[in-house]
Amino acid sequence: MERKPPEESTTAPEHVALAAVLRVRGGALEALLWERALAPFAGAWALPGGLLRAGETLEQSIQRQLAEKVDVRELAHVEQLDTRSAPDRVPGRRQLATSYLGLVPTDADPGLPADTAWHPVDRLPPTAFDHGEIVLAARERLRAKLSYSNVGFALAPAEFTISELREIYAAALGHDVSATNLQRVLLRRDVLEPAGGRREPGPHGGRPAALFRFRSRELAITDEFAVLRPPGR
Amino acid sequence: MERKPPEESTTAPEHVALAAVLRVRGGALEALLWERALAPFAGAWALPGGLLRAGETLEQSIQRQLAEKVDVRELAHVEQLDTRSAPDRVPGRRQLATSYLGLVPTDADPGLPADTAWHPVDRLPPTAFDHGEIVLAARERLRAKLSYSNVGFALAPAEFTISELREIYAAALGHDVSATNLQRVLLRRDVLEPAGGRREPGPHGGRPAALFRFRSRELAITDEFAVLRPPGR
DNA sequence: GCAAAAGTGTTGTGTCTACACCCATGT
DNA sequence: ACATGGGTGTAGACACAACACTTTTGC
Repeated sequence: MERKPPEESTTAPEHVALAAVLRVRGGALEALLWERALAPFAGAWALPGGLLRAGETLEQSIQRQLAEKVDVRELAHVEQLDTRSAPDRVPGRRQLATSYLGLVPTDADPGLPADTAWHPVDRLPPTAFDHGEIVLAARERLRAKLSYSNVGFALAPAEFTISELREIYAAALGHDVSATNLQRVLLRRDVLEPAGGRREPGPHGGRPAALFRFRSRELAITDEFAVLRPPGR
Repeated sequence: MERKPPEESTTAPEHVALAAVLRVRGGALEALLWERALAPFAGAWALPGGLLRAGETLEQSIQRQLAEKVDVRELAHVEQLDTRSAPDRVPGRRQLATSYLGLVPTDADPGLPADTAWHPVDRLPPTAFDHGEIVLAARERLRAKLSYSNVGFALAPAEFTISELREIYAAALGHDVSATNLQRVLLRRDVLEPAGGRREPGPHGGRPAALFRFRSRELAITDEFAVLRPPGR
């Protein structure tokens, strides 16, 4: 019945690296997916990724595989999520998957292969394997980190107005965000700095907006868990 | 030169599950380690764990392997940390490792095999492979979660006084903790509830302490990241 | 009464939300 | 002048740390 001989109890499993690559576009958080042509799950949408090779780390592997889909220079941040190991997660094979979260800034627009497209995370098409769950886990990780770190840098362009940043945060968090408070929180934490320039008003006037940039483009925790912290300053 | 034929680029790697099992004892945070008898790293201390079997998940695997070291019923909480994949992390083999954090309450005292012992995380003996790093990563995860979740339940006995809980938190966090504020934070968040009983004073008197318990023994996030939360309550 | 240990009252500080108000531009 | 959009001022809510003080016990 089986296409392969029964596995021994210590047979090494296949291992793939997968990435949920997210960006904000048109007020929505989107994930990069490709449409499977072959069974299983033909016609369903899957995460980019593939088998780990002998000499590489998982991190290198996912970077290599993503290079086939997007210009990797566009990837502003990549971090590991988790490793899934349910024996039946891939029909007919024993395959572990380590998932990654990848983030692309709004101003990058990489050309994509024909079978690959961005899909709003709110309305995912039918997904292959456990890839839908992974996308949702990636969104949760992103939402949490937006609150206590500077990850926003990985979604935003190099320079932006507070309004533009507000839209990015609102799309990623899934709820409205006040520009007033966003500005104050990020400035108080020294996450943003003025970039010096200004954006010209639109056709209906309005005060020109100041441009800001993220002070660092490396992930940093900006809101140490304040509770039960060491005594005396 | 090599003992094995050169690996093909898609050879499946071995995969092990490892656990950093932590507890608080004698005012210190300790990790469970076993002493290796054989090369490589003979005499060095390693984390419990071992190869993933065909039909099991990583979660089941680590539970099975830990059962050989401790009574698994003592394990109050287990969660995945990360997966390490450096090609040279195990000399002579290609081996990935998914690490877990395990927590044992202070009142459990499982019998241990002869080669296995608890070691203070502050003064680890020489460790094998990347296991030292994993123990430190487990400590960081624990410290963060103590601030924003109810994980304390997994380190504390079923019932305890606030002083006893204070010692546990202080040992795990690595700094002094005020009993006054600990009580208020955990009661305000509805993490603790009075257990009804009292502890009799010691030989030198003192007011008897009330006993408390954790309201739940399942992990729960108690301090949602408050910043940038949805508007209007 | 006195020491020891537990627990409460209270004050101050910092961070956040909400909202009123002021500013700079186009028509 | 007025509409449009950007930005600041300010007040209130809340959570926390620190510390003084009260309570309950043994001796």
